[in-house]
Amino acid sequence: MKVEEALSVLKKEGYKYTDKREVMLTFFSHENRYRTAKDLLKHMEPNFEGISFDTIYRNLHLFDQLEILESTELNGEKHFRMRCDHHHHHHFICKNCGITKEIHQCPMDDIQDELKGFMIDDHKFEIYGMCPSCQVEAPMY
Amino acid sequence: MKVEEALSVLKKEGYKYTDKREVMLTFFSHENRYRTAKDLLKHMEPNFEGISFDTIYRNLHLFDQLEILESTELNGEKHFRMRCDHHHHHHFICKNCGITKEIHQCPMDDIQDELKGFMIDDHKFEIYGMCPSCQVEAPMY
DNA sequence: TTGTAAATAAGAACAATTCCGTTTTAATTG
DNA sequence: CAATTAAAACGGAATTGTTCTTATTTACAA
Repeated sequence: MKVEEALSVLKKEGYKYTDKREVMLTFFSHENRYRTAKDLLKHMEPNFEGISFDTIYRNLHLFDQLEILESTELNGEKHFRMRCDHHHHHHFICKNCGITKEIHQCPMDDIQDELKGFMIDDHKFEIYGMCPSCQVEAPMY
Repeated sequence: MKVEEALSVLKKEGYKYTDKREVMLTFFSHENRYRTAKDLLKHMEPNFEGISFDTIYRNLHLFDQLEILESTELNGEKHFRMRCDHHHHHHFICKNCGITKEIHQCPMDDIQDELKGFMIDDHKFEIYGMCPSCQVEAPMY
């Protein structure tokens, strides 16, 4: 998803434009990987001295809820990335840098009768490891 | 995994037998679902007044590391359950009570070429929702 | 231009988890 | 059986990630 598109989602839903929001969205749009609230804070601080945790978290959750970002939990810390807007898929995630690679295959396709009577409202399929370039830079972690 | 089996793993690995450890393991062996550190603490307190967080967490991690328990992260809180010792599988997890149902199908089986060059060391496939009995007791959550 | 709902700051509060110095205890050894 | 010792547990403080609260500021519609 592009920044302009995200901004128009905000506008359409009645949320206000702020320069902080634009910078946040730009940050994510430039990265093809999962980043934490702390990463975002570090990126914001030079430009917005004294920006509060609250602003960071409130907006991350807003973006997540508006499906501008997608999120996952890794080592007890929430990670966010710009939502991929093409069809449903999953991710390989590099434990080192957070970069992702799409997996165009969903295990739910093959699950029908196994869960009769169970109400399904979500699922998670993620593969963890190290991407090629991190294997070079940091052979062990 | 049974309690006796878990205790023998401990012994084999050179860890000591303590009554607290036995009670912890018995707790998990009686439950077919994911429980939190807090759940375990609540269960321990009546019998072991003043038991410390440290004891709970240290042992949970020890058991996890010895593959006596398996763990997953749900809403920012680690959850543990006795490890299923038959062949590799995944779980449906009830968001309400933590009960699990095995899914005997692993999406990794169909992934070969997609991740050439990526080092894979883990994966997670979980389905979330509500089990039949929770649907009756608590139609909405 | 002004009113108001939304956004933010600043820091307190919170919840889950880990750390640390000390004491106790299970299992080993003399 | 006593002495030893390494592991385990205690008790509470510290840390980390996140949320809440109150007051203040700001975007933007009327």
